[in-house]
Amino acid sequence: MNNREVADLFEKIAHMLSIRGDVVHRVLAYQKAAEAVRELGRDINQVYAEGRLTEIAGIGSTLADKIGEMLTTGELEFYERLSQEIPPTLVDLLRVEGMGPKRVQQVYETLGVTTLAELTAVARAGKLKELPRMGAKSEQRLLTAIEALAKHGDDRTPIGEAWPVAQAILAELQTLPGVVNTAVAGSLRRMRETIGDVDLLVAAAAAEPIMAHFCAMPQVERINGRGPTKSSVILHSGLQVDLRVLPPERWGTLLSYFTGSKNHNVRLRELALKQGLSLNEHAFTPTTGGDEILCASEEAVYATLGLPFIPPTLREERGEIEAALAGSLPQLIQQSDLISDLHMHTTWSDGKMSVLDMARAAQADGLRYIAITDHSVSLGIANGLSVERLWQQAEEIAAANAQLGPDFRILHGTEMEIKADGSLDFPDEVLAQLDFVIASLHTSLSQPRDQVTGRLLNAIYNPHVDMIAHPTGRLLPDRPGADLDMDQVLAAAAATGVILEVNANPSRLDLRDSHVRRAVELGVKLAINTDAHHVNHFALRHYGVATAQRGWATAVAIVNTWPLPKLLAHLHRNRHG
DNA sequence: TAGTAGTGACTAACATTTGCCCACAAATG
Repeated sequence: MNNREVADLFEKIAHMLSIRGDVVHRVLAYQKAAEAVRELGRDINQVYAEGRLTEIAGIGSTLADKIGEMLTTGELEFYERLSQEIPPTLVDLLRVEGMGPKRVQQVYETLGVTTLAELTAVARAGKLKELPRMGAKSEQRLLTAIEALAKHGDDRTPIGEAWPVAQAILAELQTLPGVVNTAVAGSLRRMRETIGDVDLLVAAAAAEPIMAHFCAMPQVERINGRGPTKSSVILHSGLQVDLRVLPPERWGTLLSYFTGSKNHNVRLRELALKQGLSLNEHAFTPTTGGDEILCASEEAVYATLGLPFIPPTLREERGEIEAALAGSLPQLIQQSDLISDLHMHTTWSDGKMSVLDMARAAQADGLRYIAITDHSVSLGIANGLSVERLWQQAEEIAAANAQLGPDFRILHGTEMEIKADGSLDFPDEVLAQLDFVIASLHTSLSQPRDQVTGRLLNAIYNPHVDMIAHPTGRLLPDRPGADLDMDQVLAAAAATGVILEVNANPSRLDLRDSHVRRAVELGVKLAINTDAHHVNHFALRHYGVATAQRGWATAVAIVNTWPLPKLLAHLHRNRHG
């Protein structure tokens, strides 16, 4: 079993325990363990083999034993026993909006409902409204929610889809009279790779006219809830958008609360309580009574707790509170630090623009150098370049460099296929003549772990390879990518100086945040590149920056901050050392 | 269940809004 499978099973158990009505701490323990394993950044099998499972925060001896059982037998007796009591299909019912653990337990015990189909049937038959604390309205609401689930599912939305939607709505709200401030909050502000719903905030003295406008927007399909300060709607696309409106003098606590994460908030509120303050989205309030402390900025919220400002991309309760207390928060990489983009395509392969178009757009974007890295011959579907065409392209790039002058430089590179048998698409003598060599997996991603990892390691140890692009080859939200042994890949990259990419395309974000964090710890060099196929794709760079930030990356780790001579020296040293 | 203190017991997560039924469950970060 891999990390995801172990995490999924723990999460399922947590849900089953909550339906059974177990004490909240046991449920939380399984949830926390699921999250820890999912975000580990290391192969759980490897950690188990080293006998170091209990070193993971949230894994004690009991859960370590359960992980060991799963990894060695592929099964878990505890889960099998629990399944006798709580049918695992009941977990599906929790996906229906309005169905929580208590109601799932209720319909199971009184009506024998175990599946979504059965829940639909009893609702349609009018049996739900007969239950205590249910009624005709609740029954109808649940039927609507079941339909919505069937239509749109409840999968998280890739950030690349949600971000533009949020910006458009925000731009509209910003124009309304009385609006002082607006912001995106929630997981979208923390720049998670996928988001559950869009959270928007508005600072205004009067909330009602803003709520009215928000709920009447043409893209709204239905209204989930509408109160004096908070509304929730579902768009035709199925995306849920929540809006919260509060007066401007409470902006800091509001923004802090609504940005989360939930676990980060819990920690902040614990810290507040230790200082005799209760913290909510409105203000700090002394627990002994007394005047509220209002915060108009997030800086003021953290300062009240005696902390430096913690950037939203770090607010995942992954050690950021401890680092803030110790004064050791990382100086996160910023987009303005980047002066290069080392992965892009042109009309020579599957790009949409010429070499010169890409270069001029990059220069206008504030960059000082780029690498043109079209596909290699084996990727026929992308019109990959033969060696002959590669040398023709070299002439065009030389001409473009002459035209652009000394303030900008185009490196001639390639994005070379790592073929299914592990061999590389160009011979060493060709690679030796290129400025920048990327090796990439695009095919046979579903090979067994050893095989696909071996292909990547072979590329890393080739003395002419400078960078591995989008290492796992995943595509959000559906394609998980190669089952790489990331411990080995990161160790090899650290040993050779080969750069690993943080691909900024929101469909990739590969390496992902947790692997970036591990890479940073190991001193691996990273590059944030757009993989642009059109000049418009340069605008996607911020997703890559955010992913690097979520991995606690500083400018030191990111080669795109280096002046060109420093990069060339690094490449040269690796090729000859 | 994890963590801690010390081998079996004790403590440990915050704070709110909304809908709908009539005191509470669900959902939000």
